[in-house]
Amino acid sequence: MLQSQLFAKTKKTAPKDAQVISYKLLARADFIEQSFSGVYRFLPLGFKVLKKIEDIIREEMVALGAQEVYLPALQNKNLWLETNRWKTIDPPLFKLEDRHQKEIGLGSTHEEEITDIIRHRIKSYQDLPFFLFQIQNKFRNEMRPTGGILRTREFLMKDLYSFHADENDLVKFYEKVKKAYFKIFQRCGLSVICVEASSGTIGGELSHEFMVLSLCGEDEILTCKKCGFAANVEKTGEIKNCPKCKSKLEKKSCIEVGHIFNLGTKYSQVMKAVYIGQKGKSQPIVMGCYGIGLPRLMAAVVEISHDKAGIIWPKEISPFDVHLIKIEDTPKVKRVAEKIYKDLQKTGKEVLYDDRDRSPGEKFADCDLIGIPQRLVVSERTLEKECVEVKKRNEIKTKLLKIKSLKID
RNA sequence: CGGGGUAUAGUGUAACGGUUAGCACGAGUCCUUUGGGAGGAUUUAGUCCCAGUUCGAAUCUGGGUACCCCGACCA
Repeated sequence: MLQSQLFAKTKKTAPKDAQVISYKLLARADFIEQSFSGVYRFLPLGFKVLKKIEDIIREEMVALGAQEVYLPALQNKNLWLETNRWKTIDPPLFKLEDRHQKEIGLGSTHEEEITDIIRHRIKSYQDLPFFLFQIQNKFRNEMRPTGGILRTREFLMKDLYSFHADENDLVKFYEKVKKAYFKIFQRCGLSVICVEASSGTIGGELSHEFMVLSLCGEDEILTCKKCGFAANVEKTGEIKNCPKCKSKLEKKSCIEVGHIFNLGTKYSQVMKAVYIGQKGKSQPIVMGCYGIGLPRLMAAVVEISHDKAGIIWPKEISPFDVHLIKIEDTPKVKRVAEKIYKDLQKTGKEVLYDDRDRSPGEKFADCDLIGIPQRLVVSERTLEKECVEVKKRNEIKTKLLKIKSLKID
């Protein structure tokens, strides 16, 4: 991509309302823009990152054996009446009317929808288990959106649902999902802590949250160094000592990037999603649901991976692999830079090539702000040695590499 | 929803009730510049909305709207 063609205008100043670093940097680098309270636009750079996160998640879901579906955001009121959540779910549903004054819900989660789908199809224990997921927009009528894209009213979410004949089978899968989640977050450059959580209006007996330590987080967790116990304060209350080994607990702020629920038969019972067991008896299907909020994950990455100059993207979710910059607009510099640009693309690299006629300082500032992991500079100075300068975004030192033998990982 | 705050150009900001609303960045044109947001010349664009007080309102009052923060809820 030629930077002169990139639809992005970086800014020196953050929006005046911006409080959290992730929003400040993402807005300055023109990845995202607020439309109105709790609603954000993803511009080309931001959308690329979101797509990369989506790809990672999809890969790991498929690896679990899950199949992808795409369910509607507009939801049938009657299904929500069945579970009694039409009025009780918190945050409440966005509701709208069609032209015949019939009420419709905008989906904030899809338990009703998915349970309706499977109850017409599952007949016997032989149909179980199976797993469905989607990556789709959720709408939540939050009391107050906060922290840029950390908490918004419309956001892209991956939700996975699993269906089992019994609790044992669910628990086995639940543990597999945990592992998959660790892998997803690790690939996104995050280290997370899995904690016991309370399950809110999604319901179920048991749930776990995946937490990224960050001072701007809205959650607080208690961790035990000795035995590894970890829980959300919401779950345990304000306790001082570990309920398992009695050691002192540590309290930390964090961002919840994922939440998994053992739903048990909460939805299958009220919605009559049943199967015929081996002994011929009808039994409710045991369910689990597993969510990751993509924009929040993206914000969490920026919160923990940045410096004064800008964002530092982890390799797998960076909008580009390499940021190539030319300094001085001489024919030779231009020619060499363009060749490197094309050669790198041939090797499968996504390259952002700053072909603009701007001052070096401005280009470097933009480069640091946007945060692509590798920077390449071509200038008269480097060409004297038949080299390009290579620098990693998270390192200070630069090195010169011969153009002939240039290899970028 | 309760409490608090803010609203001036595309962005960030300044202006005791008193001339033509100032500055910086951005953007446009021209010239010079090219290793950490370059310099000069020139142009561009603004008081959230509706009332009121006043000789006079960006400024004071009332109402509205929007946004932000704290609380509750969440991926």
